[in-house]
Amino acid sequence: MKLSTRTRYGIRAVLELAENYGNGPLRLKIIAQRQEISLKYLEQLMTVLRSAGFVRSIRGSKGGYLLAKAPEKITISDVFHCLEGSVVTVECVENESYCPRTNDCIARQVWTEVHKAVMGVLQSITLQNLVDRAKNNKGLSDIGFENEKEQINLQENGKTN
Amino acid sequence: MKLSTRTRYGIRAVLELAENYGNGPLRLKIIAQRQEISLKYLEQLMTVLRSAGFVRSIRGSKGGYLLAKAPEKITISDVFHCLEGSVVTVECVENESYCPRTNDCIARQVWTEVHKAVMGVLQSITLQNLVDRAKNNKGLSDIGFENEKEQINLQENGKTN
DNA sequence: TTATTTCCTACTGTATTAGTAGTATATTAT
DNA sequence: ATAATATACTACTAATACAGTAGGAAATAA
Repeated sequence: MKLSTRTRYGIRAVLELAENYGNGPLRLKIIAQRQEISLKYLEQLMTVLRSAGFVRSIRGSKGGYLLAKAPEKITISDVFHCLEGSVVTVECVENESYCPRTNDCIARQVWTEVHKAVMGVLQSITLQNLVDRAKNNKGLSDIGFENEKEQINLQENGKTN
Repeated sequence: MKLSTRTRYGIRAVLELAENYGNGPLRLKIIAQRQEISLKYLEQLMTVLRSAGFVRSIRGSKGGYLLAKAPEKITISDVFHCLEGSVVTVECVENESYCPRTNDCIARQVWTEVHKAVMGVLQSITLQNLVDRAKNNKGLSDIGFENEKEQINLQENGKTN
């Protein structure tokens, strides 16, 4: 059950934009270099995010990309759905008519729970949350993850929109 | 992020064995019919589960497959790992040396949390748990999913383009 | 011996992924 | 006006994984 590079790259790119929020457009070339992503590939991903309304672009010299909303208004779930399509590990979880035995299928219950668990995590984290974590990490150097759990718990309310 | 049919079929097959636990071997032909899975394909999946020690087989006439352990000793996580390879949504979650920026990468923290959440669900459910649920469901006929649906609806805010 | 069932190996069409490539269009600076 | 820069759009492609199919060998029971 691997995640596509689309989603991984996309989230890293959007995170760059979040860190740059308020400072005007950021060129994809810079993001591509910093994140070691193919520029041309990145362009394609950004197009998707743009038509979904999460980022906007400015063309031409001195152009680039910006977040279209404040970083606290965009969850990882938003970006994920946009690029990965769906968390749906199994079709029947969201589409009940997909399989005739939906009601009896105990396996489906498992996938439903997995689905909920993943959604719970993705929806609880905003871009702003991650930017904040990044700042804290820098402060702590690479001592690491000590207060990770506390931070996560604080974010349990997330889900603005 | 879709689940392969390998894992889905495998779990359904193993669930059949769990329901049949204590009653001798069950033929793949029966499982294939009941679960609408290609027999030949199912054979391959069972081979994997067999060499991992979760099921054992009896060849020849009156042969078939049995669980190699009690259903309460096998978790969904066990079967999942055996067939899907890994929950690892992203390589760097389990393999720290995969990427040089592991320590600084905030995106990685997200995938780590997703990973933990999924593992938590999969590890908490045994085959016996599911057999028990199936019995309860039969008692309730198909009344039983009321709460389930409500919970799913709460999560439908999708922005899926 | 015959019917049944698992075991083993190899092959294959389809779809997706992760890009690459080229060109067009918009914007800024000179 | 022109050059430089950056996004926008379209098309193509190599590699891989997925989801089977196919055929026969070996074991077992009746």
